[in-house]
Amino acid sequence: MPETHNFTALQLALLRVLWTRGEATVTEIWEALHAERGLAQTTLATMLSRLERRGVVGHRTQARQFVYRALVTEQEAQHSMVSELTERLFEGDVAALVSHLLTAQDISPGDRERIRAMLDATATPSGGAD
Amino acid sequence: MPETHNFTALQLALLRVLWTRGEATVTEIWEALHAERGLAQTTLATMLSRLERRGVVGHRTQARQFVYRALVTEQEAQHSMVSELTERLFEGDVAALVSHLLTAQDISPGDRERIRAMLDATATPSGGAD
DNA sequence: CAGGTTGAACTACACATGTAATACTACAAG
DNA sequence: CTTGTAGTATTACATGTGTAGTTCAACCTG
Repeated sequence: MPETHNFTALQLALLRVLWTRGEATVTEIWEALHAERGLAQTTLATMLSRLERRGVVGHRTQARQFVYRALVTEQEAQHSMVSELTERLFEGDVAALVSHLLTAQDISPGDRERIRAMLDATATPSGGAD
Repeated sequence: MPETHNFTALQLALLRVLWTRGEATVTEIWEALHAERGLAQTTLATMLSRLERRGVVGHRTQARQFVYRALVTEQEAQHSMVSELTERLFEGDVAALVSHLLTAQDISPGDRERIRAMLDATATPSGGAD
């Protein structure tokens, strides 16, 4: 299992469609994406086969049409990509990443509140399992 | 001005040397990196010229040797890369990213405490200064 | 059965990256 | 002035990505 996926924006766009729908044909993916990205179906098909070669997606054949599905979960992708970034940019210091997020301009007071709530929700359980 | 830098691990390694030292020659960068990465100096020189072509670094010539410096700050790089990732992976939802970080395995109780402290430190000031 | 349609497979190309060898240039030393 | 040396510039190549045209195979329809 590749520990570090490093998906590009396009790849994630494809994957997101698959994550959302579970399965999708090239045409369905194209329908979901061509409005924003204006790509040819062959482009998506190419991307999909490459992702399949890498073991990221798989497909079954249904009436001579490929129905793709993701072989990595969104959580896995998020985890490995966030870890990767933390490693690359902050030398593994997760708190440094959060610090950056908190001091950056692009976080709203609402976000800050949500984060505080999450911190409370996931607080060190005084008798936690795991 | 390129809004979105998307630096690779190697590029960040180079940049980190420049950020740390302010300026550095190819040889100095090589000395700083070859232990962990075992790259040839020409490799680094190539990377540096490419980064220069992209406007990421610049150089002055000193005794026929190039002394490179970064043209983007670490904060800029962090900001654009984190934004990029947030956009790509969490559709811009910063809180979702933090949520992911908090629920992931790779955060220690210490990190959680540090984050809480930062949250307090940067809390919406009820009338406070910036 | 022949042709159209559909959808995958193959081919193609430009650009970025990682990697480095080799070529070139210019200064320093003799 | 010749040559060694240091250091940049040029060239090279594999891989991945974005992008898509073209080809091929098979099914449907008349």
